[in-house]
Amino acid sequence: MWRMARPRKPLLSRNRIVEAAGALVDAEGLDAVSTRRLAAALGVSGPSLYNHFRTKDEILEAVADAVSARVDLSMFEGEGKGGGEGGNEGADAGGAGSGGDAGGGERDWRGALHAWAHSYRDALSDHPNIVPVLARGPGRRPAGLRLADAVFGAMTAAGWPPAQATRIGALMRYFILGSAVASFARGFVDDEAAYDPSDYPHLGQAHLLAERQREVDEGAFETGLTALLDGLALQYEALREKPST
Amino acid sequence: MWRMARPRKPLLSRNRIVEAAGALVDAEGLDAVSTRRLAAALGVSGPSLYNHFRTKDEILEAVADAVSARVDLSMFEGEGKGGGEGGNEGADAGGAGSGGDAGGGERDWRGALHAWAHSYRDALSDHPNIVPVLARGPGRRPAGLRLADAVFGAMTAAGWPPAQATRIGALMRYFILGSAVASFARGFVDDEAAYDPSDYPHLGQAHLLAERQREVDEGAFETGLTALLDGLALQYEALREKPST
DNA sequence: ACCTGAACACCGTTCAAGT
DNA sequence: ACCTGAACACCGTTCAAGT
Repeated sequence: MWRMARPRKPLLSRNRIVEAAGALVDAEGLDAVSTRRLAAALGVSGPSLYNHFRTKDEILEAVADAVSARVDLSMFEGEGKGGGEGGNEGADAGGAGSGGDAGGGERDWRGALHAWAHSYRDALSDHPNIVPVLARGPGRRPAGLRLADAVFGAMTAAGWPPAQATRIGALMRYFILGSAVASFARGFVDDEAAYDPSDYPHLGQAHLLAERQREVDEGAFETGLTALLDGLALQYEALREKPST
Repeated sequence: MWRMARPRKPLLSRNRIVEAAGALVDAEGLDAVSTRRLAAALGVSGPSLYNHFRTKDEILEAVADAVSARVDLSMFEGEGKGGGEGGNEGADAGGAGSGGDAGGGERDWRGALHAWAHSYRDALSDHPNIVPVLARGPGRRPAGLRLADAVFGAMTAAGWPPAQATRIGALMRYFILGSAVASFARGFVDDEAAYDPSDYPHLGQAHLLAERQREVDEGAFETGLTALLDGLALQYEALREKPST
C-alpha cells in the first residue's frame, strides 16, 4: 500500500450548497441569498462557493432545477422507449377524473395532462420564492428538459403530430408558470388605501383583498386548465376526422 | 406682489425618471439599472432619485406600469358605464376575425379576448426586459387594474356571470404573462454542448436551438390561445342552455 | 422643495496564499 | 483539491448640509 493521500473530507459539495440555498430561499426569499450569507449558513467563508459553482446564478438555477425534478411524471409512463432509472412512481395519483365528452383518446392524454398540471403547480406552490428563477427562459435545465421530453413522448404516443406535441408542452408550461408567478411569486401588498375603487368602475372593493385573491387564483387555474384541455380535445377530434396535414 | 419664491425649475420629475429607467432597461437589461447609473443618465447625483420615489423598486414598478398602459383596450369598449376619459381609441383594430363555430356570443367577447391577448403580448415583446417585474405579483399597479377592469366589464356585459368574468381575466393574464416570461424574459443560453441529446430520448437536437425556440413559442401561443377560447366558448354555450347556478 | 457629498452596511467575484 | 483573508468595484439607502 502506497501512501494514502486525501487528508480530510471536503467541507462542501454541490448538493450541500443547493440544499442550503433552497432552505434559505424558502425561509427568507430570493433577495436574502447572498454568497456571504449562504456560505455562513454552511459554516464556511464566502469565496469557497466558487470552488463548486461558477456564479451565484448557477446555484439558483440548480435550486430551481431541484424543484422541477420533484414534479410527478408517472402519469406519462407506458410509452417511453428511452433510458431512465424509473424513480418517479409514488405521489398522489388521486382524482384525475377527466371530462368525458372527448370520447377517450388513446391512453387518456387529457387525464395525464390534467394530473401533471396539478402536480406541477403543487410543486411550485411549495417553493414560491424560487418560481421567478424557474419561470424565466425556456426550460433548459436538466429537469426542465426531462419534463418537456415526458410530455412530448406521451402526446405523440397518444396520436398527436410531433409539431403539436411540442406546442402542447410549451403552452401548458406557459399557463402553469404564469399562474404560479402571478399567484404566489411575490408577497401581497395589501395597502388597500392606495387604491381608489372609483377608478375601476367594475371591480368591487373585494377584488383588492389578498384573501379573495387566493380564491380567484385557484378558481382561475381550474377554469383555465379545463378550458385549455377542452379546446385541445376539440383539435384532437378534428385531427381524427380528417387526418391530413 | 410678495416676494417670488421658487428660484429655478426642478431638474427631475417622476416622468423623466421613469422614461430614463425604461430606456436603460430596454437597452441593457434589468440588472443594469442601479440608482447611480440611472441618476448619471439623468445628469444628476445618485440620492436625488429619492426625492421622487421611495425605493428603486418603485421606479421599476412604474416602468412596468407604463408598459401595461400601452396595451390596447379599445376592443372592450361599448359597455362601460363608469368614468374614464376614453383616451384609448386608436391602435391597430386589425384582424380580429374570431373562430366562428361558437355561434356569435353577444358583442363577440371571444374576438375581443383574442385581439386583446395579441395586443398584450405585442406590448410585452417590445420591452422584454421588464416582463419579470410586470409578471410578479397580482396586477395591483394602476394600469394592471385598468386591464382587469376592462376585461371584467366586457365579459359581464357579454353575459358571463361575475365570478367567471373575474376568473377569465386572471387566467388570460396567466397564459399571456407565462408565455412572455418563458419566451423572451431571458436571453437564450444556446450552449448546446452542455446538453446531451441522449438524455432526452424524444427530443431531437433541433429542440435545443434558439431559432427553433422562437417558432415553438409563437406556435404554442396561438395554439394555446385558440384552445383557451374554444374551451371557454364551450362553457359559455353550456351556460346559455341551462342558466341556473 | 430639491439636490449634493459623505457615509453605512452591504454586494459578487478575483486572487494570491495556505494546506 | 479545496478553503482562506484581503481586496476591487460596485450596490441601495440615509442623512446632514446646502440653496
